[in-house]
Amino acid sequence: MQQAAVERPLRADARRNREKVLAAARRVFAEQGREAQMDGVARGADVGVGTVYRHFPTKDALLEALTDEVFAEVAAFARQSLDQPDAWEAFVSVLWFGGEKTSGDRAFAEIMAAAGELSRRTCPGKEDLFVTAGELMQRAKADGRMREDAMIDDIGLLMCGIGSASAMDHPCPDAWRRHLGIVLDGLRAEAATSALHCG
Amino acid sequence: MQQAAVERPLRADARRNREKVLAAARRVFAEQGREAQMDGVARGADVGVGTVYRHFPTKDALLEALTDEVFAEVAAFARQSLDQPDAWEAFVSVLWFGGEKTSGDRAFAEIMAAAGELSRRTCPGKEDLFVTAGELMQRAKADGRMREDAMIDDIGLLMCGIGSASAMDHPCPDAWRRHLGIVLDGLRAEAATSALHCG
Amino acid sequence: MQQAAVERPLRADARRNREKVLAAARRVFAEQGREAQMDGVARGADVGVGTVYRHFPTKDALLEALTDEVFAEVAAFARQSLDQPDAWEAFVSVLWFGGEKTSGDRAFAEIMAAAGELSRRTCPGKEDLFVTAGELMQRAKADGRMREDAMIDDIGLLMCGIGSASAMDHPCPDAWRRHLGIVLDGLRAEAATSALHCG
Amino acid sequence: MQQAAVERPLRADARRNREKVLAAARRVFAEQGREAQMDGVARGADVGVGTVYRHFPTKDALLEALTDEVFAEVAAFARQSLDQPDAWEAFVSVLWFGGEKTSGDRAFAEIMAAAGELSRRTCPGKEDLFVTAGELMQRAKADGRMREDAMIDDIGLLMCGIGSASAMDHPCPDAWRRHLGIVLDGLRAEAATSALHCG
DNA sequence: TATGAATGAGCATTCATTCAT
DNA sequence: GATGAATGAATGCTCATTCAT
Repeated sequence: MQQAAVERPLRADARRNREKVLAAARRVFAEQGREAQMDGVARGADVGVGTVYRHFPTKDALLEALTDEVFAEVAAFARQSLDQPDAWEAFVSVLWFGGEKTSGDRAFAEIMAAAGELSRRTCPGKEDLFVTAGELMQRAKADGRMREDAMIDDIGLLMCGIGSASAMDHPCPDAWRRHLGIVLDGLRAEAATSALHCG
Repeated sequence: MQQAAVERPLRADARRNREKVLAAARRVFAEQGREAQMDGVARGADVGVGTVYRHFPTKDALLEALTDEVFAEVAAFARQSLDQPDAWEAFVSVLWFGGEKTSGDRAFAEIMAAAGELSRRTCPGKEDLFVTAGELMQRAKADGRMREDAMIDDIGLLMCGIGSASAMDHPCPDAWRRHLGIVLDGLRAEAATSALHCG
Repeated sequence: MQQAAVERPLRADARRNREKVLAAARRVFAEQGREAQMDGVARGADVGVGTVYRHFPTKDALLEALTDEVFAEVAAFARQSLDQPDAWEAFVSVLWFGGEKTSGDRAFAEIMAAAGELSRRTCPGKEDLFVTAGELMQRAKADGRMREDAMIDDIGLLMCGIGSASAMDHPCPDAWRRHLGIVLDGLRAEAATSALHCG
Repeated sequence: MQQAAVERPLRADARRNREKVLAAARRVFAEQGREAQMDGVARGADVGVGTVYRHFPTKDALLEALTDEVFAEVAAFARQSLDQPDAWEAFVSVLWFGGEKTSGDRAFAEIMAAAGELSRRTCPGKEDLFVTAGELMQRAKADGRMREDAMIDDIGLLMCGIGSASAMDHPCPDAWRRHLGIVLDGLRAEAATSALHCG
């Protein structure tokens, strides 16, 4: 905390710019996917490319930051949900929250779908979410609300569908809500008709 | 007629080449995703790039052909399944078949996840699958086995998760089977806890 | 040789282009130094950049090829000089030949002066020259014409001066000839006033 | 007068900073050559880039200052050597001194080798050295110790070899001493076998 | 005056597509 | 028809220099 206080002084405007860049990047990558160009991000942030690179040394680093941020946000939500008495409902609300955050984000969907490069180790937000949501899952299972054979890692596959929803030509707006509804129903304890295997 | 006569011998060659190209493209794009290069496909087919372009005017066209082929294959399977008396089981087997075909195909996953460019109109295989699988769904609903609010379009979102599974660092091999298991359970009539809305 | 014959057919024009690129590169880099741009080389060769890159995967590779070529040319000259009865005169003529080839070549001078990256191992032409010119030096020493303590490696330092001559504001045109004259006199057996040490 | 009074205290700081920058620049450019970056110099001087630019308006200006400094130092040494009775030995000692100063300095070598931009007019240190060393040469020639056809401008070519020595893969450490030894022997009156021409 | 964040022209390199052989 | 060399627009990234704080 002291450290942070010492670091801050020189960044009054820099921090503002960093935020501008992040915001623009979020927007641009969400719209155009990972193929969006750094110049476009800079333009969107009303900033020179150099500034983008000052804050994020690499396009990949920027994408990573963006992704991590999303995970972190959801993780924070999940952490708060730990207080709720009904673990299953808490878990459900976390997924809905995550859906709101990620639906319509092309880059996020693409990263989820094809990268796999962001393991829990490199992505603190993901690690955090996995730990916290994992805890909720344990409790929900203990309460007999969630199927025993579900794993935290399964959630990623499902979130992938959410992110892609907007890109697919589904007749319903917010199709991701339908997808999530189906999966949540499939995760209930009563829904399990046969065991999920591993390997 | 003369033309036809002249064409036929060449077609023998050409058709063989077209197959070589398609096979190589399938392999290369499945491994490396949409970013794989046309030169790589050519090399994989042991053919010049020009030949690739003779058969597919564009990288996108090739990708589309590849995708359509997958859909067509699954559609063909689905069509045969129409004979089965148990529509729900038929539907389920179609999805498992589709999973086998698409899991581990990076390009397919990426296309599913982010493109949306391939609507039912441009992609006959997809149209075919939608019609046929849609029919199975109707019957399964009529039999009281599938939830009434499910739509054929929902299936795409779910296939997306299947394609991505291999790229994500899930601890289980063939994680897609777990994903599909959950979704199928969520699609059962008994699983529905609340209605899926459209818009 | 057979191999070469098999390789050739497809390159009729390609070889011509490769030569055009090399020639342009020689010209452009000689004039502007290593900082000259690949686009400039392409323009100079009246060719697209892609063509330059088809023949030389990297700017460094191109520069290396250029450098090696110079060494190879001088080495070839040296090899012919092996026949001459007077080894000292042969050696002297090799250096004059090398001077003609390298004086005024900015890039070559810069590479000689600052790189050191091109060791004898990576640069066959250099290796060749070192071996052949080394042989001439041995003989010249045996004939009592060259100082005993000279080494083949010393020659590089001297060629560096030659390359730079044109860039320095020396009042005499072809100042490199003066430089070479001095050094050659310093290499004669009679000139040695004190031993050159190594380490 | 007020101004002067105000300036002096600031100059103390400024002068110190200027020295820090120069020292860092010397170090950084010597190690990395002209390609070293201004940011690197600033970091090395523990100073902001802006400060570097306050003292040197341009990278080239800084490089020039650095180069001039070297020349000035050698010139100062040369000036002291004017007192020595043996002009040839004095000249020789100046070159050895110059060698010590410049060997291993990548940037200096590169500047000598390829720039030519620093003529005697723009670079007072060089002018000074040329005048003083020129005087020594005159005397040495008069004493019959140095070849009559040598010119002060020839010395630059030779110093170039010295600077490059460290970058070239010569088996001997301090190879520049060998180079200088050879050239000095070549500059002696007795060594001249044929006249050096000018133009 | 010092600082270091911002700028953006500049450059090496890639790759889908075309076309002469 | 097949080939693969040629093309050149596009893109990520660097770094000298400027300027608000």
